[in-house]
Amino acid sequence: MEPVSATDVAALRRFNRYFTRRIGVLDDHYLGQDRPLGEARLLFEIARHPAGVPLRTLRAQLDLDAGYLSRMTKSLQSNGLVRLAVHPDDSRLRTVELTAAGRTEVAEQNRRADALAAGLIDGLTGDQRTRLTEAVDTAQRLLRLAAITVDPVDGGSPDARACLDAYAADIGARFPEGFDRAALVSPQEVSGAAGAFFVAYEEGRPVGCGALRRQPDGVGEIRHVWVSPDARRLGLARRILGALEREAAARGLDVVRLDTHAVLTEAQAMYRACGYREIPAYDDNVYAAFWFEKRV
Amino acid sequence: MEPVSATDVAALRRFNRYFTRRIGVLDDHYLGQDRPLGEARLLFEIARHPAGVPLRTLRAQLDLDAGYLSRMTKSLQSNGLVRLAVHPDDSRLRTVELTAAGRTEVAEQNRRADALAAGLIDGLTGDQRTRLTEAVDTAQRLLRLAAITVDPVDGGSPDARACLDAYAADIGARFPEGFDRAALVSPQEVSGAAGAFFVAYEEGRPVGCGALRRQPDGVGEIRHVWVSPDARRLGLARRILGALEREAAARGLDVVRLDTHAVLTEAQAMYRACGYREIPAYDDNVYAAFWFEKRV
DNA sequence: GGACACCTTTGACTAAAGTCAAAGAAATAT
DNA sequence: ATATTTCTTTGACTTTAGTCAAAGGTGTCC
Repeated sequence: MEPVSATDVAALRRFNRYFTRRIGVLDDHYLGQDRPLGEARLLFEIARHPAGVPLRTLRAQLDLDAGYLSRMTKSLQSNGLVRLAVHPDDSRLRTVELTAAGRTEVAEQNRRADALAAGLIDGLTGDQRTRLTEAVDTAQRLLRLAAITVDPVDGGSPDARACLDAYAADIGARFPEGFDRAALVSPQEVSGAAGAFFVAYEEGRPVGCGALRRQPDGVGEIRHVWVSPDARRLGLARRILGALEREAAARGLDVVRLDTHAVLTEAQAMYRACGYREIPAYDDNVYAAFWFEKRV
Repeated sequence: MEPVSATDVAALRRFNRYFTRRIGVLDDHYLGQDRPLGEARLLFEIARHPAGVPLRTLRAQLDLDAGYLSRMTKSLQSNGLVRLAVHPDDSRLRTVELTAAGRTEVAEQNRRADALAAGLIDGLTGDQRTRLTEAVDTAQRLLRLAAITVDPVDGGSPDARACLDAYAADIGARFPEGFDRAALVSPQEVSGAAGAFFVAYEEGRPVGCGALRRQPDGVGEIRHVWVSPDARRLGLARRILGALEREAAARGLDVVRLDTHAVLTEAQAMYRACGYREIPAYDDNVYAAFWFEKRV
């Protein structure tokens, strides 16, 4: 990994100072209105879970002390904004959800936040606003990508299985012929000397995966490169691919191959852009329409 | 002004949430270390003024209560980080400056903040970091521009005079032949029916100006369009120009003219891009090399 | 020279934010 | 069935943040 240049660090810090001063502060202080900031934040977090959320989840998400959370919740409850209930599956847990009054208050706060954000940019022309939106979207995508790690995990681990389940459901919906889970790699094929399995994590949550499998002829096969829908367009597939290629090289596999389905046109374009060459069919995978190869 | 689209508002709020959670919070909480956040912020603000700064300036900049500020300053002083002194010109004022220990602590905090920022982006490739830097710079420029207002002021007001002083010094340094302040418009020429003067304000500070003067032949002349060096590349000159053109139109001046110096090539390009046509000399201004006109 | 305004300090508060530990109820492990 | 763990509540704090008003020293204006 290249060292980070001082210019980039300075730009990020400069932006951070400006942005938090201009916007972050506003957001926080105006919004709570007569409610303490902590309670306002808690209320917002509760609102993100429409069906009711256990206190322990809130505690983890907001990183709060149990006693502190308990008191703030009670305060919201006594204001009639939230309702507490015992968790149906585990009576140790309490779940909390918004009342109608709570929903009204959150909606009102959202309205105010929208007005605040609109006020921040209403001096710009439509074109300038579009450029601002593009710039913040780009920045957010890159910051998210930077926060994602791609780690080797056991092919049988729950995270790996969860990714493959999501992958199977995803392509099953996209392939006209559906998808049979029997075509997935088995945990043994991607463990130990036989291969490797990588999972991409964003803030602890698996958001993508990729498998490498050693083939009998001493070539590495890349399979199941997948990115969760909410982590797409970040450049994550390339990162996963890069990790798999480095792993192959480290195992002395000089060449990697993969196949892809006819409908996955973006994937095909990505493989080409990453230096893969189309080759003749090397297997009889019923889902494959294109076969690629790269020397790593 | 066009209404702000919900898409743009949503993008800004989405970014704000993500950014403050990922970065703002980090910055604040990690950085202060064992020092309360308020004191850490105060220390940073003091560090921005190397020669010592009056308390009243800090109070204005950080929007603090006088008593609160006094106590925090005393706390920093008792920790040996700052030194208090009576202001040389006004004994009512106290100035505060960092001690060597204070400078060490600020440097250490800066080092930590740099490391934090570097850690946030070290997973990106050099190209991705460059794109991130460009995106945050663009966002910051547009947010600054959005926060700037262009207001009509009296041509003789202190802000107008300050802008013209800065303008004269600026072009005096750029014109090979220097600049004689006698060529500036007089306050009467840009007041009342005779003309108008606009000042651009960023957070209360004048950062640009422009004058409109009615000429004997019923044409408006635009003069002294200037933007402070630290507010350039935001698109502010165009905004000032637009304000002057609208003012001219409102006064029934259908045509505006201006002249410009040979060395101000960016200005010439801007006038052309804003719809100005080059015309023959309409005056004998010794500093002018090009003359432009636009129907408004 | 006197009235008035300005700036800082100090005392006396309040509210919010956050911490820690004990206790009680419920689930899980052995 | 018992011990252990998990989760929430409650009590008893501390620290930080912030406000208000009185008081005292200095400048400024007339």
